[in-house]
Amino acid sequence: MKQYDHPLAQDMQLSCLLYALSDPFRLTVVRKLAACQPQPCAPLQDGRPKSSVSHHFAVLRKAGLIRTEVVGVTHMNSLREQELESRFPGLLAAILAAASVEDVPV
Amino acid sequence: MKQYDHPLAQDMQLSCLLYALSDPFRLTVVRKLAACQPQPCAPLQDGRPKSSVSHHFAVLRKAGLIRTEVVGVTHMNSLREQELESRFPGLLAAILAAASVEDVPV
DNA sequence: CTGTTAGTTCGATTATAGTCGAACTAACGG
DNA sequence: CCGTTAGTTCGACTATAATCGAACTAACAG
Repeated sequence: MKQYDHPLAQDMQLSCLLYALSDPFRLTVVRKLAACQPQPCAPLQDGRPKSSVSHHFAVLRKAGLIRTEVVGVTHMNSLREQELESRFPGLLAAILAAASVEDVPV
Repeated sequence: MKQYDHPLAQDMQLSCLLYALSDPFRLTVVRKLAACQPQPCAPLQDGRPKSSVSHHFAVLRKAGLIRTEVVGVTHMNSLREQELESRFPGLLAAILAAASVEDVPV
């Protein structure tokens, strides 16, 4: 059973987090996960080809934003909220709040 | 006297802000401005050619992070803290706090 | 074993960004 | 007017990232 690399909280880099979240599609994924987790990739695809979605999930994983666990056939994704909070207190909450301030609904 | 375009607070986009701040050089500029403003570009150059620095300042300006005012020969830059706060409350503070948590000093 | 599902990996293409030197410009001092 | 300073703009090059189809893989159902 294949598993994924997830950086340690202490190795998360602010620039990588901000970069990962600066893409509207990836930010939307994070918002949806914040609202409902864990979730597999499929319902978050939003009409894109699987290879593109997989790429975006990999960026989120490498930044440390999400954790992906293989559960049977699906790969369940969840936000690493506590670890993010321990590394950068208040950051994720502030960004999610900013995202909900923007006109676009989740 | 040449002036610059600065987006209105209501037109600032989260993805542009995060993108602008995801570059370590630009984040450093913002941190230095937060510590001491207004400042001209020159002391923030950090050994780069002027054209590169000018490019990074333009990115920060277009995102809405900084305001540049022409004052005589120099261009004075300041953080648009209040406008950012009105658009995305707590966001800039959280990112600056996260930056100071990272090992690198200003 | 076969088929299916969910997602990854590969490879090619395209688009976007960063970098830098060189030429330019606006404001000032003398 | 001339030189200097501070920063922009231009254009070329390079590097990084997004996109997508196609082939692949792991886990499960039957």
